[in-house]
Amino acid sequence: MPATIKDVARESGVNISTVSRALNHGYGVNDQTREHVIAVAARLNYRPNRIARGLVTGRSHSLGLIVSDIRNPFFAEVARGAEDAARTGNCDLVLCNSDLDADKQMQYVQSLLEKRIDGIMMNSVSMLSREQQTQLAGSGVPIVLLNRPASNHTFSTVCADNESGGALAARYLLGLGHRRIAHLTGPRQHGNLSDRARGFVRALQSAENPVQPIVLHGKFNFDGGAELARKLLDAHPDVTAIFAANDVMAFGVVQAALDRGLRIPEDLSLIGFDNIEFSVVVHPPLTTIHQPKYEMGSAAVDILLRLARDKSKQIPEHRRLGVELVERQSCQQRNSGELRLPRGRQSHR
Amino acid sequence: MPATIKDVARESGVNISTVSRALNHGYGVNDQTREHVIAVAARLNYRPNRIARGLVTGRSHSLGLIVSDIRNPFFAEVARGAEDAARTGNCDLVLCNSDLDADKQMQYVQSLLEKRIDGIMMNSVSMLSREQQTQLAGSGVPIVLLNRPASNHTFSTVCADNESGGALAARYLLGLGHRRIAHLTGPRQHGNLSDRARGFVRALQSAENPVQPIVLHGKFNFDGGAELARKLLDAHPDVTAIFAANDVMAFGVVQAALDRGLRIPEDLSLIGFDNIEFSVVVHPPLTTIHQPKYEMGSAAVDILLRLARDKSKQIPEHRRLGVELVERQSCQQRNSGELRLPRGRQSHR
DNA sequence: CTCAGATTCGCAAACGTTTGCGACACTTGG
DNA sequence: CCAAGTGTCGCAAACGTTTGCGAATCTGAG
Repeated sequence: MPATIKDVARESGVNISTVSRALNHGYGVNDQTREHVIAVAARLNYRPNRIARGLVTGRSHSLGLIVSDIRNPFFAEVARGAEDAARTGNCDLVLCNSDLDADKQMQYVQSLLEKRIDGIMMNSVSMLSREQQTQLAGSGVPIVLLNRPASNHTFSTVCADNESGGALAARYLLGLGHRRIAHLTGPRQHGNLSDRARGFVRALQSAENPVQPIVLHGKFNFDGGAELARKLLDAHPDVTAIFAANDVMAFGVVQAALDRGLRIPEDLSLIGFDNIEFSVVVHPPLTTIHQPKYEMGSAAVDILLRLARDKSKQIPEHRRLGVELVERQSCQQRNSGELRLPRGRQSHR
Repeated sequence: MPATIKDVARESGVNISTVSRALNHGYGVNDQTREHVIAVAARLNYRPNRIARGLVTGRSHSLGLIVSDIRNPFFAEVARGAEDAARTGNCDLVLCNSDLDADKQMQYVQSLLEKRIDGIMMNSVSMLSREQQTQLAGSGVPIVLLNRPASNHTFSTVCADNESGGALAARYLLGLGHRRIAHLTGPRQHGNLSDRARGFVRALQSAENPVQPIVLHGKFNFDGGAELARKLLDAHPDVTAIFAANDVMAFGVVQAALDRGLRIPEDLSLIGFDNIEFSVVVHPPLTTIHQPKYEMGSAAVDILLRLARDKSKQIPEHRRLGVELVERQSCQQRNSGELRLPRGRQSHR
């Protein structure tokens, strides 16, 4: 139905190859005929068939993004960053939701490969079997892993600097005068979360007056945060500050604190991680470590586009993105905190 | 690099057309050779090039989704529903963020058309010029409008039943015994919001003891909700229940109420609209009208797939999806409410 | 005027499929 | 044994581009 390059060629009295050259680079075609061809193409409302072009050029000008669930605000932000970058790179983005299911993930990859996608971004590859991973690596298409630390893999990675994020939180709480500090986090196996924990603990321990935080592991969702907070407040009612491994856990902490009549930040300072959109609207607005989600998406696309440009050098690239502290209203100076606590407890390691 | 159909043909000693038939429908090819071809294809790890196939079949097996911003949880949910449905329909989804910019929107449409996409879903077409709209309609590709009421357009639509949603909220508040009721909503031009308002007002007026609500118009975001609530509470401190046109506005109302020391639901009942994910985690958990966002996405894809299936009958389809009340903790029975109010005020229309 | 070089453009192959049509062999009913 | 039908498969065109190569024309210096 739509006009093809043949129509334009016939209508403007030249060969289709001339039309192609005139419309694309314009090199090797007379200025006059080029303008004429362009005019005719505009008049016929000609739109090049990109999939026909893709057949011969071998590039589809689309990128795949496989996330666990786009409803997760984190991935929505990543997706937005990726989409904007893809668009400026003249590509479009096909979206896949894997639900962290390994088979589903591989099916998506296969489907994307069949479309000869130019590159794939995915947020997790951990649960893939060894065989699946090598299959992925041998597929020939550039792949960048989101939110995964650099490794010796054949894949590129984009990751926030979780460790310095943890350190940032630690120094902030220390600066506010807190000494009885806890960290609520997810399972030990979780790479990013344990990086945050490591950065946090090390910064506390290497302070001039070293502090040994209480670290509790649990589920890293809303309920997990609430549950860990209850457990913590039962065992250590004297803690004055909590660092939650992510904002959603922090919301759970708010819930648990509220249930006990504890006010935030008056009775308990709280700092999260991620800076998801709703941490500003929740009450009190949450102080947190901002993770550059948007930038992760755009950085991943940048890598993919570079890799797609020169097929020759396919060396993986690893980018670690900086994080920053966003100060809102869930933390408070603890001037008198030390005085109220018995000395013996403070030196407790 | 990857194996092509020719490789399979050569390797299995048959013609490429036989390979194609064997791998696709299997009709017209001997069982024995078919199995042989399939085995060879599997051995060579053959993956059909879908873009080559698309060239001849004319179908790309991908659908376009243009939303204003995927970071909006509403659209993330819609996108998820659309993606799931697309996947079961053997299509994939390309994601576009328009920021409600008309030009950007048209650029995306053009880009999608160049890829010979099978159908397009978009969430707003209101700001497009008349010319752009006819251009859209004449593009030949099925289009379904998200969250737009049915109209005489040439486009299909999918929309929640906003009017009965408003009525649902009204009957619920009446049932709780409220008589001094307000509705905070967006600008009058906004179709969906005015539908909600109409349903709400009509249900209140047609009750056995008719009630005339206070209706205030403003911005339909967090700040707008807070601002309208302040204005309302200044002018009508006796209101006992508020229906906010969407959940985000409701969050603004919570904020404003908190600032005045009003407790929800003890002092003020509050009901929202949308049932966004965070209405359950906010405090208090928000009673709201659930909008079938996921279903909107999947319904849109259903329409598109049907329209793409038989190109002959391209009559637009309009679906209105049911809403339902989700009862949480932001509303409360108002037994004594009527008794405390002077009679004169109640009959005020 | 001539001829080399540059410019402009057409021809045709190629990308990897699908599919209508015809060739051929095999079955089957008369 | 023959004709018609059926099953199986190959041939080649088509989808709409891009691009290497060569032909034709033009330019300008000698």
